[in-house]
Amino acid sequence: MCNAPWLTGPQLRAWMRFVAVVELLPGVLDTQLQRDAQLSHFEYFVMAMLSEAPDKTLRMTDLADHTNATLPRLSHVVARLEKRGLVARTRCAEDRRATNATLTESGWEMIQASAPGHVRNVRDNVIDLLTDEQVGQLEAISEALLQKLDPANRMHVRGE
Amino acid sequence: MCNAPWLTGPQLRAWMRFVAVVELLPGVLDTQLQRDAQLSHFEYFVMAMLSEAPDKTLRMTDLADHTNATLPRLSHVVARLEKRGLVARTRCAEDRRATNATLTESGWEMIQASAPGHVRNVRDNVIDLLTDEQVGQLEAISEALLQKLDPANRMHVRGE
DNA sequence: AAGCTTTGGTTGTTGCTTCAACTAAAGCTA
DNA sequence: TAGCTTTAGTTGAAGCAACAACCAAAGCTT
Repeated sequence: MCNAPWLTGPQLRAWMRFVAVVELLPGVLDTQLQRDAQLSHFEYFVMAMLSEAPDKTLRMTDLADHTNATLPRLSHVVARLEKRGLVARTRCAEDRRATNATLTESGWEMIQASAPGHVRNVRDNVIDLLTDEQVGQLEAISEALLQKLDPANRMHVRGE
Repeated sequence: MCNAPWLTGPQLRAWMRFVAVVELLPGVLDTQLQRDAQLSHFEYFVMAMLSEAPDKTLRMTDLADHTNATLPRLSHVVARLEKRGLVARTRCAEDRRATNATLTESGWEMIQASAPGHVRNVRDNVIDLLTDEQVGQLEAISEALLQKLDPANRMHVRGE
């Protein structure tokens, strides 16, 4: 297709398959959550991050980091979740520029209720399709990619 | 490979990292192509599929399969590309319901010109971060996932 | 303390994706 | 050949994301 530095055969095969997976997977995650909880995967992820935070509360900036969202995107999403009563926003006392987002009781129940189905979906479409060895390989590969894609470790994915 | 409701430690670590990669990678691909060619990754992919087809022409339905797009999505995208003179649409003679999309000379030049930068980007952010062994593992893992994500092999990713 | 800069967040506009009609050509059935 | 169904594709409306402009509180600098 060109005279430039292209990929070798094995590299090209790996890339074509991998990029197909990256294209297809978000749809699979979104579809199940939309059907079962009327939540996009991103909304679910936002609420999941809040559910693991102390007091189920995070400042918008921190939450944006955890979810790899821009602040405008997060602001809109949290506004929608707030309208549905799943999250509450409160002005931060120490720094009155800041806003805290808190998972409400209702939001907590929503996450609790939808987690099993989501995990089932992740198993069915990813984890259970791989051997234990491949799961380990996938972790190492993802770890290597994240050092470039997310050098500051914004998504806080190291160490649970 | 058990059937438990939650994920085991290693599975959870692998999933968290992998989902972060899936979230971050599209942005990296889009940003470079947008900057260098005013093309989204999807638009690039559409044109790349056309460039490899006989006569650089594909029916809309086939093109939709190759790119995992819905027909409406593809129709809109091709309309935009046509407006920019990169793709041309013509009625199919044998089946007058059908539309053929053809990569124009200008579109061909655009792909030729942007391919090296795109490949460079893929190398920098994915391939060159992995060992040859990991590239092989990634292919096998992606292949396993695609059998579930794309059972009909719509994205025609087999066999180079 | 006045004035500039930085930080934290929200709002509005534009563009793309999805979903739901809708048109038109084929194909089938009687 | 009339009438129904399926297939191919387009179009329009609605919703979410990216970007830019904006406001307000903090923090510096003098």
